[in-house]
Amino acid sequence: MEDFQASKKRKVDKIVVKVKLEENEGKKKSEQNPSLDCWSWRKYGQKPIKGSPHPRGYYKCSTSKSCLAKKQVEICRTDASMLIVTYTSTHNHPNPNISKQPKDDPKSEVNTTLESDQENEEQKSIITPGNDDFPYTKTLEEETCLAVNLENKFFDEEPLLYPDLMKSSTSKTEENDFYDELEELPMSSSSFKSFMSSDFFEERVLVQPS
DNA sequence: CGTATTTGACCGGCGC
DNA sequence: GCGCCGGTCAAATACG
Repeated sequence: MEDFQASKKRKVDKIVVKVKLEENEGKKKSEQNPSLDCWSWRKYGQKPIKGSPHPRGYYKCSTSKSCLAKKQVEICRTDASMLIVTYTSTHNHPNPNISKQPKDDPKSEVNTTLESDQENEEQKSIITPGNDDFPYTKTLEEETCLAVNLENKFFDEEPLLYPDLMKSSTSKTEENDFYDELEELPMSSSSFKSFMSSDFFEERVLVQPS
């Protein structure tokens, strides 16, 4: 996709995660949906993407109605075992971790900090046991709370995540915004630590110009 | 019966 | 100005 730079969209943080799917670990079947995060996602659309033989799925966070988090899932055009997951916005509520909550918490504040001017893209490769089937149905909460982990690492090592999109001014802003949002997130740092200790590992990979 | 998923149509933006 | 592409919404359907 060439709209990577989010040139048209500003004030929207976009995080691209590449998920390498192990064709089989002997445990996961085609039923598993490599959502890689413990949030519940509700699919609201799917469209075939030009230049890609596979369609792209559009998901919204279903944990909280007020949550603006969205994500797109598509299969790498060149590698069917590679998933491209694009996260947009961040969650404004605690994630249910391993147990998903049917409804949103009444206490989940809608601290929608829409002021974030994040324009960044991040590529990571995560080895995860999964499948290569696209029409993932069902919202599954894998043991891998990747999204959280992602964010965490994101803040920690953000300096190397911005190829050329980071502008002197914007980078500053986004930093603040991110931290701001993070602080508002009710989840404890211990949660992050758990994620960091997870079995899965991730590594950054340069985005292939395709 | 309720909720989530699916599919098609519609809208908006960008490029030519 | 028109056409193409991506993204979202909404109604219907399927499943639990």
